[in-house]
Amino acid sequence: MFTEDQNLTEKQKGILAAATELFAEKGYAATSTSEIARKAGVAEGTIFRHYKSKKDLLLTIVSPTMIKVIGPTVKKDINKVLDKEYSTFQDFIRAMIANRIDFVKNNIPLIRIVIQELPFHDELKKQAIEHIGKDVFEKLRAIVQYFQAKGQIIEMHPDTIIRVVASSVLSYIFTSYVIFPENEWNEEEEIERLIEVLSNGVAKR
Amino acid sequence: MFTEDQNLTEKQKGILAAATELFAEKGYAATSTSEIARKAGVAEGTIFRHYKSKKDLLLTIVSPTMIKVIGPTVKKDINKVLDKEYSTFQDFIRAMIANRIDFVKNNIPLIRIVIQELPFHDELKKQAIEHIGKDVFEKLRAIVQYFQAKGQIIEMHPDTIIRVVASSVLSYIFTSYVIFPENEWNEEEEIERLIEVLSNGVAKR
Amino acid sequence: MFTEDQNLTEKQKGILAAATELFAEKGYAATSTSEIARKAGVAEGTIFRHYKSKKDLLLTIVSPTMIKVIGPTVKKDINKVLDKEYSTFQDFIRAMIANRIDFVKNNIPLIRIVIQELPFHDELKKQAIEHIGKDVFEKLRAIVQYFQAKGQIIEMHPDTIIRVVASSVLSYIFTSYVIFPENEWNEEEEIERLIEVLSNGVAKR
Amino acid sequence: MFTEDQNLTEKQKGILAAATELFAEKGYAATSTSEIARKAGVAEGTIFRHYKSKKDLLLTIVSPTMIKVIGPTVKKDINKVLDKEYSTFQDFIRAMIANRIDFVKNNIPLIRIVIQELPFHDELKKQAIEHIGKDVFEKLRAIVQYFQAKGQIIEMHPDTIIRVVASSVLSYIFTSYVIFPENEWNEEEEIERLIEVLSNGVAKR
DNA sequence: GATGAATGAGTATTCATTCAT
DNA sequence: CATGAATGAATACTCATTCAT
Repeated sequence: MFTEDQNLTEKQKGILAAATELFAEKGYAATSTSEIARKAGVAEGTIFRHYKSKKDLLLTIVSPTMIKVIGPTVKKDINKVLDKEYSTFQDFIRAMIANRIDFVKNNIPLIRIVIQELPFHDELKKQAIEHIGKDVFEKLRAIVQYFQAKGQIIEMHPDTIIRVVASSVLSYIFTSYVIFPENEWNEEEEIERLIEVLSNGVAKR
Repeated sequence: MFTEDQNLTEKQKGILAAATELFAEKGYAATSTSEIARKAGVAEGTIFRHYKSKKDLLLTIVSPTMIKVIGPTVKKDINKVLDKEYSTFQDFIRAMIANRIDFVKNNIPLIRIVIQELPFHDELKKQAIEHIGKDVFEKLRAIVQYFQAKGQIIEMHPDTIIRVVASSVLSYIFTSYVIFPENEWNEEEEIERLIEVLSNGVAKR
Repeated sequence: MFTEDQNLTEKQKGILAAATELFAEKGYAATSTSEIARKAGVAEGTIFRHYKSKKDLLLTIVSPTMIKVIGPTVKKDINKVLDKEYSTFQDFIRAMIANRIDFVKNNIPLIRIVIQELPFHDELKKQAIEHIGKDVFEKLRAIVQYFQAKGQIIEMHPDTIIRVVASSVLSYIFTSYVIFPENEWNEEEEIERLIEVLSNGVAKR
Repeated sequence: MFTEDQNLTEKQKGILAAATELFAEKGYAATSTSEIARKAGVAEGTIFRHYKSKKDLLLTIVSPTMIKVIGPTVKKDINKVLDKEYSTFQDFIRAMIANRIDFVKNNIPLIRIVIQELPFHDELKKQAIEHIGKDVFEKLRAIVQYFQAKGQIIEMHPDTIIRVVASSVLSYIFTSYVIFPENEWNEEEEIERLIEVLSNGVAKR
């Protein structure tokens, strides 16, 4: 995660890695800076040379996730839709799911931290609402309307459709990868079923 | 919440109420016992006369919720199904949602605490898996199979159906009442739409 | 100093005594709370149970000095003047000096702290100005005018007279008892000489 | 202050200037080396390249003041007296005051530091006693005796006269320029009054 | 049963100082 | 020479917990 970033010293990378792991494992408030220092193999003072407070450290870890990673990938997706790369709504959802699973798999600790700490830090809340709430939601609305226009999905208020589909997909992914990562599901098959249920419902005809 | 319980002194109720509120608001680790004492209007020592540690206090607050409240209501629901009180799967889901919304509305702080602290306390995790994982899941499976036998819902593996429906319903409720409680939705209408999507999917026919 | 105060526990008295001594000896900023605790024979946490911060401890030590001790004694003196207890300006100064020497002798550490810390703490400055600046200065002016009216002292602006006399007296006392307390002066004789110089000057006639 | 000194690099001058200002403003113990570095616009390490410790920096700032400045000017004054440049004791005091005011005005921060830190650093105390105590006091004694021989001032023990006059003059200057520098006094007039009181006392004849 | 003073280990943060670059 | 990253001891302050009253 942080190993790629160029202008960071080895120590800084170690601090970020250690802090990420510990915050995810025990929670922000229950993690002490001395613990982070020990795990990162640096002196406690070194942490504060780079991050002016424990909170600053948290924000440094979390902000890029929300800003750089969530935003752009959703943007890419919508462009692909508009470029007719996905001809059906199902294809779009499938791609979204695959894309999200990839992201989640590679960032489980980070996501855990975000979920845990979001309610307690107003700065994070603000960022989340700004980056996800507005940007992403609007784009998803455009996509839904696009497929409604093509006659592929029902004429329901786009926001309702987004809420149902997104909450299903996200909670599906979270339960699979973040909450019960030890379980072994047959991934592809399960995804297809989820898509089928979302497409055709559970009612028999 | 705790006012009903009989064999609790006024002080104990006050401590539980104060702790619940503070844990929900700031998180378990970030709440100090002195804060709880102040809010409850008791001396610091009084807390430890009743609960041998801060963690004990947390477990006292959270356990009854999971044990007493989640289990029984699901049992009641399944009995109602078997008593043919709900003749369609939609009716069942509708009843479940109403029931859960009621519970959630009345226990937002408690639910917040459970969600926040579950990952960090193995005792809680164990309890959760035991009480919800096994008991509830089995009963839901029975219900799905019942409606499948009646030819109302598709012949998919019951667990998949449960996962999709339950995660949709729960995340729907959580986003509505726990995460964005300030938003004003048209409750009944939204629920009907959710049920419709779950029943018939989003695909146009 | 603090042994008299009734509603203070033994520990509190110990903390105040230790802090007073250390602040006087090494200065406020250079004294650590752990040092105070060690010297007072209490746990470090105990200090903060009684004084919410190190600064609070400083103010607790210093405020009573300025409020309770400086004000009242000057008031007493002026009453004695008005009651004609001192028939000459010299008598008045002599009484003032004796009185101040008594106070200074019994409160050397406290006075040291006040002198040292006054410039760095605005709360102290404010208090000092309020209690000494206004109250005391006004009363001294009244006294000077009283003796001017009696034709005992020259017709110079009272404030100038106060400044010269007071600064002479105070710096005399300070150099004798606070700055060079080890020196042995012939107290009474020296005081008489100071009074003589202030009365008649150093010029030979 | 330090700009004149030749064999000092720009950085060194900056460090001394910054440290002087900060020590005067917040006190030695409450000033951090990082603060000094920031204010001086140098790296933290640079300070320690030139001054082996924070205390060394303090001594570097303070010592020259006492050694170079106090000593020589008093010597000059006494020579002027002996050269009959001042024919009366009043003239001598007037010149002394003017001279001291000049010095004080141009070195307020330095004087503040000396006053504040003197009691806490034995090295400084020693220097002060050596340079002022012995050298200066002796010279002043000679001057007093000179004017006594000329029959201008009373036949009191010279040390008493010095104490009274010096403490009056110094505390007068300090209160005017160091402690309440914001006040606007009518300088010349006030000085004349001080001299008059010192010469003829406050008693009416 | 309730209190709240007392504790001492622990907290985040700052500090003066060192040293490789 | 100058830098600034790194250190680890020290700092003011908080915490959960104990216990005599």
